[in-house]
This record gives sequence, structure tokens and C-alpha cells, in this order.
Amino acid sequence: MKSENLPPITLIAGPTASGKSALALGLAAQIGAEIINADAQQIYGDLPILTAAPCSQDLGIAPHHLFGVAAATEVWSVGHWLRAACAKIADIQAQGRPVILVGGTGLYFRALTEGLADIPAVSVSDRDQIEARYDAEGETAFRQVLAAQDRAAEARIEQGDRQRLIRALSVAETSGRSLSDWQADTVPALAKQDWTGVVMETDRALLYDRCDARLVSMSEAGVLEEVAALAARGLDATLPALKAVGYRELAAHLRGETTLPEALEAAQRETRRYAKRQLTWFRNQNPGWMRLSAVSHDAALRQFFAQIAALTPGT
RNA sequence: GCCUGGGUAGCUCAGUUGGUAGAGCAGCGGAUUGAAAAUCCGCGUGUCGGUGGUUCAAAUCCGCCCCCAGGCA
Repeated sequence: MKSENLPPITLIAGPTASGKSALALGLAAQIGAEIINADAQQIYGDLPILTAAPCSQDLGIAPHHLFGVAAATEVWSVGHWLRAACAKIADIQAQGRPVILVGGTGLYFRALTEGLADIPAVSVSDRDQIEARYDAEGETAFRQVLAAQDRAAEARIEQGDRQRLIRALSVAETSGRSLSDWQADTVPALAKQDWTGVVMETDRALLYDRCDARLVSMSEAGVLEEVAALAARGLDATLPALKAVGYRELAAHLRGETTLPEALEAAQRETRRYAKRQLTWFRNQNPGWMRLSAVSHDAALRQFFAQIAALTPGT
């Protein structure tokens, strides 16, 4: 149970409501680490209740970074987050402190551990133009155009996946190099020996119960007011900050389209579905990461140290 | 007690002249490289209320029983 056995960076991933934040806090308190957010929605600060942002008590336990740092009008991408996270990691390590990254966004962890291609940004106007072409030509014709420039991407992207098809052609046309080419040469942001990956594997039934209960407590904490305030700003509905799970359902109730019980039930269902997608990602995309199944965060912390000890014989 | 209408997937229901059943929603599995709390793909999961009978063959037809809804008493 000595922090010297730990690599300097700990990555804690897991589905929503799995208790990963509590584990991060417990670990941070024990080893004197600072916490960096690895969750796409918690970057934005306008829906603290709905996105389960850390509370002031949490903030008093350990320094937190990249939580609520962006306005709802901003558009952060994986790349944007990765650069910010790497800068924070460097800062914290310069002070000689350990780092913990916690979050539920599998892609962010992948960018960190496997790298992200250094693709030039595609401007919004260029993307809009390609989107317009997709909508005008239809998927079949669009795929033919894409296949001529990036056969591998066209073959890999599944039927109906408009978002990925548009991304692939946007990159090929604006950078003059295919997305598949770019992605083939990526370098991990973190060196393998510098980090330990942990996945929270909470029992499915328990996890779903927690998802349901969380919507109830969010409701008591005033989510509706928070959603109403953001909705009143009349922002573009495609902004990432407005894609928080539950936002759509609660906003529909505020417009009088559904009753509150209906809205809460729908939001709970969407939360469970989101948790299921995360379970699928972490189950299959993070081989080699430590798995923690303990229910309480104390037990999870003990399980964590036990596995660390098992990984480093002789200590 | 009698009459009528129902009991088929987790839920709401469909099921032609008898050929061991299918839709929506829910659920489950999977993909995932700059919107990722996003985006997309795949999969019916079933003692057809129970039981006995007719038939080569019953969710479908017949008998009895059980349960639900409504009506009459």
C-alpha cells in the first residue's frame, strides 16, 4: 500500500454512477494526487447538477482540473481536451505530485494511451458544406465519392453512420490526406510505464438502480431550473453542451410536451442506455486494465491497492 | 350466479380457411481515432392461462377449470 509502487498517473474509467469519482477522491486523499477530468460533458459548466459535477466538498479534498471550464457556446473536441489534459499533467508532475484522470469518456482515454492523429482542424464552414453534399446526394453516392479518396474508411464505416462518413470525407478533402492514413500514424500521449488503468465494473442491476436514483436526487437538487436557464438562452441545439443525457427529456417537459414523471422516466432510461454503451466500451476496448467490482469506495480502494501489489512483486 | 369481451415476448397488441408464432416499445450484444453523455450496426428473448379431447397436425376447433374487465341480477 505504498504510493511509490504506483506509476505517476492513474486513469479511472467507468460508466456513469459507478462510483469512479468517489474512488478518485479516496485515492487522491491517500496519495496526495490532483484530479483531471476525462469526461466530455463535465468540461462544460452550465449544467453542474445534470452532469454530476464535483461538489465544493469534493473540491476541498483534492485540486480538480478541467471541470466546468468551458462555456456552453464552446465546442471542445477530443483533440482540444487532449492538449489541455497533457498540459495539466505536465504542470502537476512538475510539482512532483501524482495525477489521477477520472471520467466516462472512453475515447478520451484512448487518445491519451494510444494517441490521436495530428489532423489539421476542419473548419465549421467546410464541414457544413460536406454535410450539405451528403444530404443532397444521399449515402450511396456520398460513399462512392469517399471510397475514391479513402477506401478503407468507406469500408469500415457502418451503414447510416452519417457523422463518421462526413468526418472521413472532410478530412480527406481539406487535408489532402485520407483519414485512414492520418490515423495509421499516431503516437501515444502517455508512455506505457507511466500509467495504470482502472475500470469500474459495477454490477449491472445495481448500476441501473443508481442511475435511476440519481435522476431523482438531481430533480430534488434543482436540475429543472438549471435546464430551464440554459434552454432560455436559445442556443444551437447541436452544441455538445446541450447533448448532456437527460437535457433533451427535461427540456421537453419544460416546453409542456410531457409530464414531469414522464420526463424523469425518459431521462432515467437514457441514463441507463448511456451506462450500457460505456460498459460495452470498457469491456472490449480497454484490455489489460484493472477491474474493480467492489460496491463501496472504501472497498474499491482496498481492491485497487491489492491489485497494484499483485502487479509489483517484491514490494 | 348469469351474460359478454379478453388471457400470446418484460409492456401494448397482431395472428388469414388448423401446419409449434410476429410487430412496436422495452431489453441484450457489438462498433467506436477531433460532436463520443456523440454517432451507428446487429439480435425475438415465448410451457400462446391450465387441463382433457378431436386431428397426421391445435395459439387457432370442442369440453371442463382458473384469472381479469364490463354488463345483468
